[in-house]
Amino acid sequence: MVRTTGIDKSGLKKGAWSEEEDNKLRAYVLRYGHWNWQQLPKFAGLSRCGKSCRLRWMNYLRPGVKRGSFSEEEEELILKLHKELGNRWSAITARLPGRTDNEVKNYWHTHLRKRTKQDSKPKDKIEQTSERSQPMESDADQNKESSAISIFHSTTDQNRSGLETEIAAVPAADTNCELSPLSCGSKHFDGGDWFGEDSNSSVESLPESFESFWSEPFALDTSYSNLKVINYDWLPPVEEEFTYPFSSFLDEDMDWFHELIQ
DNA sequence: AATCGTGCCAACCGCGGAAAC
DNA sequence: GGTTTCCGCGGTTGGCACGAT
Repeated sequence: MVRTTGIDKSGLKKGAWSEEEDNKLRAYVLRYGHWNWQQLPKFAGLSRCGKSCRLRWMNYLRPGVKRGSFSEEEEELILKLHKELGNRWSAITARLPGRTDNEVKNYWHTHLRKRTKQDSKPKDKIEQTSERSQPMESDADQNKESSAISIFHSTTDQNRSGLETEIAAVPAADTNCELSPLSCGSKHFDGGDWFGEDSNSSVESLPESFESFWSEPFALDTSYSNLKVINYDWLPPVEEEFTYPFSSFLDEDMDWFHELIQ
């Protein structure tokens, strides 16, 4: 089920994600958002390509992702929408709060496609096979349900419950914003004010200045307010190799700019 | 107990579109 | 207006789990 981890030509890891990597990515995106998926892994201390990080976040780590088996209502909706929209999984997923396109796509191919074929069979044949088409009641599925529910398995129960409460407040239709603090309205932000801040800020020094960190450059992003913002107490300890995106940016690539503002 | 076949799903890959330059 | 960069989408694959033989 899980691909074995390997290293590609460019030295980037491939395959299954470890819990440590999950924690790093989750903590990073919850703190800084995904301002640039290509660059993000570098700043988050991950040896992954941006695409892989994005996929992992979208399909697994993103707050509000619903895991576990599909309800009958969801199944019916998928069938109905697939009839209307075809293989436009993202469009279908937009109508299924908490589900990911990958999950819906997989579910279609493994469960529902058979059903559509059965539906096109003569009625007596459908009845003959209908007993087997109630997969969700099996022990295996019930186990999956219970084991897969926890998307924050690495957190403490106390903190997890706090975050889950917050997640419950997320509007279901808010799929475009990907529930990330910085994703909406931040894509083309003007980072000007950022450079006025302490350009050598490290993550370790963030908590004190965190309020202004959020409120200034991304003030336009109101879409996230419904989440009551993240409970930062919950966040895993910040890894040392985390870097503050734009301070590192300044340090490594913007020497000229550094000189300019001094 | 060993082997084989199938189901399932996380992750990868390639492409197209949008935005930035 | 052309080129580059980035993102998102949909198709496909890899490999584990599990049942059948």
